[in-house]
Amino acid sequence: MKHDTSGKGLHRAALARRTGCNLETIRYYEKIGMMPEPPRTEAGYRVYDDRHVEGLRFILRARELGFSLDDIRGLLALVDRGTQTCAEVKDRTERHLADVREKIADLRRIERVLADTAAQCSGEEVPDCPVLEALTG
Amino acid sequence: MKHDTSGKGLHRAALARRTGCNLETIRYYEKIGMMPEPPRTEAGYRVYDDRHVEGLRFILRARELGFSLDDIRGLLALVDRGTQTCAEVKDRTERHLADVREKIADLRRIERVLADTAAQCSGEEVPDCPVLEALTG
DNA sequence: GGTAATGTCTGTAGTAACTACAGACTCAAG
DNA sequence: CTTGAGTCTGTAGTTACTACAGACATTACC
Repeated sequence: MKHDTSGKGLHRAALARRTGCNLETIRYYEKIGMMPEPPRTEAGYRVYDDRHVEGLRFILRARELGFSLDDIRGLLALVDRGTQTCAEVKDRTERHLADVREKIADLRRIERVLADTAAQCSGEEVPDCPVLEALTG
Repeated sequence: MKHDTSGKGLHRAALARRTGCNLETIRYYEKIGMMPEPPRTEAGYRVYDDRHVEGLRFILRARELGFSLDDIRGLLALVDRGTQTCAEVKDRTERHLADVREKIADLRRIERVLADTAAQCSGEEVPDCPVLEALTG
């Protein structure tokens, strides 16, 4: 195993360990253009540096917050364009926030239905299960 | 357009209209074994009846409640086995309910982070956007 | 009765966001 | 010098659909 604690010259597995990202996902992100193609060794091994670590961390954090890869592409494009984009970033974030709140509302509704029907269920061996009846309509 | 209001002899589009299901999804459910293969006309057209309508409605309602197709397959198998399954149905429902609650908790956490960072954002043309900084770490 | 417009059939490919191989190289250690 | 781990490529599988293309069937209208 080569240098891993140093900031320079990470191979794919080292980058994966550093970021907590799955090994194959790194290659996938490169393929779909989310990450820049890193330089290669003579044998063709990818060599990553700190900027790749940061870039990947950005993507992973945004994914954790539920941004789609397409959203993140947009965010990254804004970052690349530099400043005077704060309003746009805020706008995107707020739109995404609205999405998240909608999903929460949907899940709450689902939660209520599930909890209600399960509560009606005795758990005993009754031929007509209230849950199934609720589903059958 | 043939009988659609009658209870018997629905073609695929009619079943789709009856249930609100997408046309192609019906064929998909048949292909993956979620729905029984219906009889056919001489020309090979599928002909559905009321039991298909009910079965499909069951699937769609369970999907709306966030059950996976695999979950639903399990539920349907229980239904087919007949009675004395109420405890199992309840159990599955409660496990699913726990999943839903976990998802809600995750989304709430995401919501908090998004709302917090967006709130810090002035929306003005500041070079360092707090949202991006939060993402960059 | 003829023709145009639907409807249905099949199989396949595309979507999101990965994940998991297989088979060939390369590299470092014992 | 061999073995084991790491890396390379491309491709296929996952979930739950959705959307064609091209061929046949049926219906509607004149």
